[in-house]
Amino acid sequence: MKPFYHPTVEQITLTGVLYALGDPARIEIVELLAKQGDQPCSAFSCDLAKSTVSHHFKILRESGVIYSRKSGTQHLNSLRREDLNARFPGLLDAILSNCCSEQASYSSP
Amino acid sequence: MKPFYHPTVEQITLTGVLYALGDPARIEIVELLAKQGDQPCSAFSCDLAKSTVSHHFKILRESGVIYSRKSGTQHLNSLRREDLNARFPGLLDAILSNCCSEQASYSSP
DNA sequence: TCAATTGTTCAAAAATATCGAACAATGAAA
DNA sequence: TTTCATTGTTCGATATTTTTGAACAATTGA
Repeated sequence: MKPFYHPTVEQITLTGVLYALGDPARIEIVELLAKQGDQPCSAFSCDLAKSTVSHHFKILRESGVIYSRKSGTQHLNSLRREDLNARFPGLLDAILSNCCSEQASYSSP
Repeated sequence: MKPFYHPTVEQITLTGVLYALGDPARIEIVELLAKQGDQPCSAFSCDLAKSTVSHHFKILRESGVIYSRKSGTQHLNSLRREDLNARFPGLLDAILSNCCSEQASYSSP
């Protein structure tokens, strides 16, 4: 398997991040990581095909929103909080604090 | 011509807004309106077909980001600042203050 | 009335997303 | 070691969106 591509902080673009988060499945994934910490893809349950879910993780990864690393048979994904805060101060918090299911329960790290 | 559809504040969704802004042309349109105030579609110059630009304005309109009204032969578009602030507090500012060409020059109304 | 301007609508082409099936990598069990 | 199960990626086909040029509608001014 090809190694994962992860953009550097400088390579992260605003439209790339907004595009990545502008999808219901993907923002749910990000909510999950924000609330529960690092998670394998399988922790995200929905009614999409697993190839589609894999694709969504790829979009998030390649836009710089998440970092994926291998861990045994699974891949652990983490939200790139610090990198996103460094690149776009305040953006992630503004989004997470307005997330559908996050209104009350979200708090910074 | 069919009258424009504009969602109410309650109908505006987070993914809808993020999706709308997750496109280089569309976020530029929003930057333009943020900086220059109400503008007709023709004020946005780029190398896209005019039918495509019209489509981008429609996406922005139907996601609740802009409001369009007829004014003679043209359509004037305004950023729905107050509505967006009411629905998703802090979101628009966080995005505009991180806009590519907005880093230094953006400021709230 | 005629022409010019602005932007929308339509249908076709191009690009992207979704899916199921096959594959690769790892770890556990036999 | 040889299976087997688990996790997620990759591939090719189908479905959905985007983009485009051409035609149209609405308005204004000559």
